[in-house]
Amino acid sequence: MSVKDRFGHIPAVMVGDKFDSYVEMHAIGLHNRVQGGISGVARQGAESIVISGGYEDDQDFGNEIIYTGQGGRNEAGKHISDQQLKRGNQALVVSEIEGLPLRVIRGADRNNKFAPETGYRYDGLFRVESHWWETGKSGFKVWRFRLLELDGGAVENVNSGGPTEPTPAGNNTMPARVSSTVQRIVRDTTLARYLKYYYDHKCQVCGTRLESAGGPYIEAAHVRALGRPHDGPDDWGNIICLCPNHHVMFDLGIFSIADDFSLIGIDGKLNVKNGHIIGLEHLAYHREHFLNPLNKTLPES
Amino acid sequence: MSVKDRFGHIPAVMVGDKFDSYVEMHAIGLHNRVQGGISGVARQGAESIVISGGYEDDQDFGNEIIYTGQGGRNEAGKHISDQQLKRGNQALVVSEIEGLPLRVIRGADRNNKFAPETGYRYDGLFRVESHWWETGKSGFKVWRFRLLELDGGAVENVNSGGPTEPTPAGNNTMPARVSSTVQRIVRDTTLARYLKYYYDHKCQVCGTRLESAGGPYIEAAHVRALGRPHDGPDDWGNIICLCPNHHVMFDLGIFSIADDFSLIGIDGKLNVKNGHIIGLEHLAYHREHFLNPLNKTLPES
DNA sequence: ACCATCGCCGTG
DNA sequence: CACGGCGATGGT
Repeated sequence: MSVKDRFGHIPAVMVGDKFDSYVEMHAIGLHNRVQGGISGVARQGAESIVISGGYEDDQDFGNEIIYTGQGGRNEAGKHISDQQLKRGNQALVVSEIEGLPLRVIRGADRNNKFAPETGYRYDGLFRVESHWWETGKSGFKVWRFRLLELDGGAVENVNSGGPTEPTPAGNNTMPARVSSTVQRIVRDTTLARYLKYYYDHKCQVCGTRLESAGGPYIEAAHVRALGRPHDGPDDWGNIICLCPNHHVMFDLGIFSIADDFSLIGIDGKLNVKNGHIIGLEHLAYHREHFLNPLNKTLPES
Repeated sequence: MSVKDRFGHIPAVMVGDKFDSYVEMHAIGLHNRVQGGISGVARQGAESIVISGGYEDDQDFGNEIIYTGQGGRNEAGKHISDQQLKRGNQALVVSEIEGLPLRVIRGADRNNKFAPETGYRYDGLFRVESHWWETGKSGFKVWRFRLLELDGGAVENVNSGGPTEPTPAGNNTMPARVSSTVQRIVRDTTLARYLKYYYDHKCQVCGTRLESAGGPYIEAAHVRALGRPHDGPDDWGNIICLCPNHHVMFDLGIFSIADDFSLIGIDGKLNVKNGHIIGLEHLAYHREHFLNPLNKTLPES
């Protein structure tokens, strides 16, 4: 992927920067549309949106936004048909599935206390947490997206209902609940994204490819984990493509991989394509530190 | 589960509270050991640890701790055998798998700048992010655990190597990298934990049970999502037990569930045990809002 | 009933 | 301050 990445921050544009018009944002590369709220490519993901009060159903909570998809309206802005899961809507689903960062730009809107008074303002990166559809008052279907702000831990404070439970201990025994029992926070690199396409979004262990309406889902896994103390590199030779089940199994050491790519712990062999050179030293590291040792004590039940 | 929960904050104990001795922490229920760094039950999870410099291999970075397991040492504290994955060590693995919060207490240690000068201090809740084993200088095996602080978004700032990349945009196109391509942040409720045991850690769709050395892995999924705008309840009738693959598929609307528990979108039927009363209104909500509609546009490849 | 434990308080 | 013995508690 020598193509430069459309996703994430734009050089020289700071969070909070203001703009007068769409064309200005288009010229600088912040929002690649002269008209239209969603900028993106259907099967590759969305890179930016503008929220400017065009849809009454939108809800803005600052670090959390409920955003409405595009389409299904006539020139007068009236809903006359179901919104389809294509173009910008599908792009947002792909962004959710691939974990891509989404630039959010707020336009002036008197009814939104988070909007600027005039013009447009770049408000930083969000992620698409989920999508669903609703049948509006018009009787037609609309797509909706829940966006959560990245960075600064704002995501942690997005709770259902009332104000966030205070951090200090005192009353209850569990930490404040978040919106889901399991949160998959995917922060994708360009590299990981390319790997997924390279393997056609199929698990290198079992070939599974999870097909959603928005596109296929698969996960990129580091062989030698990034960060302390493993300090694995974030490069081509250190990532493999796994379905969620095998990703969990790999991280928990239920199986590992031999130098000839046969699997240890479970039957099978890792499917490795020609151009994908996996670092054998990383495989060795995983075997030496993560594979369940023979002296393990198995739980009784 | 009428048993009171050992996990999470302790009533009346605030983060930062100080104590003079183990017996004091034991009396108040903060750390259920008179001697011993890890408090927990092997197959049920660990609820608290004390880090006080007893192990030289421990590394403390404030919101990130590399903690060493127990065992394999003689009375003089010398390593004389491999550490086994049982007792406290297995309890920490279960806490990782189940996503349980871990109370962290720091004891005085001149070599640790995050430790209190004297006595012990309750430093709040962490999660067990991963575990692995190393062969120490003694030639014997030790278990290690990576702990990340919960709350306040401190976790977001834990990067490998140098200082955290500044939040404002400017140079690169991707958000700051975190330690893993996929982060599973599991915040478990007592309810969800009980459900997992109720179904013997088996997926209600495919019966899969992922067996790690520390114990089985499964995920609890909300049928109607918590939080805005769905506002599903966090109760027994709104959670089901799914393997990671089917959890992703359910959240993405690849399949849904009919009132007779037959699956829509894929073949099969949800296995529902007698005592588990699932709210049919929640199933209906999922079908009405998340199941991929028929007018979906499938990706070409 | 046994056993293991990142403590604790004496001595030197 | 290092070392050794004492010691209770809860998991196994």
